Amino acid sequence: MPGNAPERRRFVRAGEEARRESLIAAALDLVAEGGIEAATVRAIAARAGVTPGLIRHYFDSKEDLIAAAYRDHMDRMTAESAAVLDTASDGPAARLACFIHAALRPPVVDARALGLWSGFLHRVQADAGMRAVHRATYLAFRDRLQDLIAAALPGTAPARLRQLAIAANAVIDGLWLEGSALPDDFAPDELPRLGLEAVGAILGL
Amino acid sequence: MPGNAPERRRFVRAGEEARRESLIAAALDLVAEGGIEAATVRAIAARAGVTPGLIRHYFDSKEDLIAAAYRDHMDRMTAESAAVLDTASDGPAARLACFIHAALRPPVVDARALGLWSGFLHRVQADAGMRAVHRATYLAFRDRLQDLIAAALPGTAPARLRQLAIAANAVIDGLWLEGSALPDDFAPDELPRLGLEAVGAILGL
DNA sequence: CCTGCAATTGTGCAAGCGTATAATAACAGC
DNA sequence: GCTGTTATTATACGCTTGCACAATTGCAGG
Repeated sequence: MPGNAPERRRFVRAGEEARRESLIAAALDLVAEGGIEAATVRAIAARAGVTPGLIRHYFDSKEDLIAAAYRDHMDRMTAESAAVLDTASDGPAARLACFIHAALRPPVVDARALGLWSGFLHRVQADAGMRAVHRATYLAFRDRLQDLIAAALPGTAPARLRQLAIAANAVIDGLWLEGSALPDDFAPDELPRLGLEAVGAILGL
Repeated sequence: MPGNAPERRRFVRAGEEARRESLIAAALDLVAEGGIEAATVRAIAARAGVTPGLIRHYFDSKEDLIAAAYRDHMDRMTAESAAVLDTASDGPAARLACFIHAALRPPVVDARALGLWSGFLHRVQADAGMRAVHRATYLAFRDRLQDLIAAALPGTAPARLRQLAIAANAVIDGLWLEGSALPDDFAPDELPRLGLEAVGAILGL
């Protein structure tokens, strides 16, 4: 056998957008599974099927990739909660119920979503840009909820609507937290039912 | 000046218990502030005012210290929520209100508590022992809440009590989450008031 | 006072981290 | 097909990490 050549690794060139997305997806997977500490450049590259150096070709730094991944994730969450309303039924109360039901069911209630949320939390608190993204996403969800409540309870004062939205959002967040952290402690469909009932009681419906 | 001696660092011997506690406190501080990634052996030792080697004298590994710190934190949380009830008033509804109020006020609602919770989350999900501690602490809180609800609503069926406790706990968790993550978006005392009102509505009080 | 124990320090190491940069190979355009 | 561009790989560097271990020193008991 001849003195074998160094045998460089084969690869295919991907479009910029596709590569960026695959790197972001890999980073999100790793953060969800093992926290931010698991998302090293080597691990991200390995999961995306490329070598570590490529990350620096698409992102200025690892921090830049992490921030992009967070933005991508939050955008997806916002879009998802909005999409539910497009397919929803016509009555105000039914739309509200549909919205709540969707928020308390996979893939929203899921260990992966919880892992992402907690994995990013410290960076979000430390980085002003990421904190702004977090705040915007949270308030967008709550405002959507407030609009639905306003439609179901016409004639309610704005200040009161805000309180109701905060409380209803708390029910959803809390059930989301419990269900995602201890998935085996709740029967299937138990969380949506409890959520609908609790929000109904809060709103007096 | 003479050839100065290597000048080894002065120290005082501390009792085993005190040293362990100071190391645990340092680890908790760091996790709360910067996530688990900030709690390195060197950083923990520096904050505790000792050198890194000492950690291995009190703990088998860094992982062992982290687990001990988590257990310590959770024990403290459980004890704190129990302590509120000892000083509480006599009526069942008043005791419940006092319990809820305490859970939605500093130091429970606090960026530090949220930081600790999210910092430990992945380890909790990955390590069976830590997961058991988490589950026990969560269920202890919810059971206490359920007992208070049972006292306020005598004659309620156990299955129904469980549902009410889950919903009430969700309100508390959700408001805790919102208030800790976005402390500037809520007026002082707004969260306790909303929590009391929402739980009251859910229980029909 | 001094002697022994062990709590504490100091040093060093292998592995992994993010990053910089040169070498290479895939693919588009001619 | 050839050629130029650049996406991708490969290698290396300085730094940090958790951990092991020997040296030191505070302190209690005789």
